[in-house]
Amino acid sequence: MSIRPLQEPAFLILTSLAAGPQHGYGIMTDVAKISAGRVKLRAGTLYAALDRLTSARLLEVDHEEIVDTRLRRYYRLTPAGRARLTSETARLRANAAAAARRLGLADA
Amino acid sequence: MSIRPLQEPAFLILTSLAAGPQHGYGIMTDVAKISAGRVKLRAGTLYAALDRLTSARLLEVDHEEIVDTRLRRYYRLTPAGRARLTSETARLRANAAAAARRLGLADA
DNA sequence: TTCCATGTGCCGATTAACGGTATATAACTA
DNA sequence: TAGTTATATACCGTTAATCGGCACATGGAA
Repeated sequence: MSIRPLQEPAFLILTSLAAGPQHGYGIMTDVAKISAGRVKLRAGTLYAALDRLTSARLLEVDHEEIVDTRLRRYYRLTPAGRARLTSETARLRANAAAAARRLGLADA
Repeated sequence: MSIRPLQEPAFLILTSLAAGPQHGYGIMTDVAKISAGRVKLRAGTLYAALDRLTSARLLEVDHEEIVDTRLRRYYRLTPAGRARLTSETARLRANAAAAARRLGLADA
């Protein structure tokens, strides 16, 4: 359980859940929306990431419901997950600012 | 040659080279500095990444020199490398902004 | 004299995402 | 009616990239 930087899919999953509990498929569509269609999570990526993030105590199962015989498992951020997303956001900002400065981009 | 998102080490290597040509060890110390000591590149990570980024035409060898019998191989960003760093920076900013908005952080 | 800085390079292990497939039902479309 | 899309979770083999350590070599500092 090292404190490695989150990859983009995991980061966006946490970001999606920062707005409130959501189930797997809902996260999938939400991530596509908040990334303007750039990131489309594959089923393998999504559910594997949910398992890993849950093991790491960044997420936990909120509740489960059955809609039309189909299971919906809702996840929510734990306090640690929220803290982690906050620090990861700071990391992205710092890296983007460092690159912007050296590239001579606006608001470096 | 997919267009996957850059990992943090690769991103910071390009960032380091955005300031001008630099050799491996110089990049290593530079990255530690611009990340405020948070990222310390291992030799394995650094030279493997330089090889990959060179194969991907994001970097190229600027020149080589011998200092005290010791080789220094300088790399520089290609135009494609600079373009890539620019788009990666935009990606980081967009992701950070999306998370900041949902976390209720300042300047979301 | 031993450690640290400088410098490049190789290699096995680990991790996480990719990409596809499986399973199932309902709704929409050609 | 047949095929595709949307909803929903799960498994699995492959690939990519970093981690972590070791090797080799020199020069200077503690």
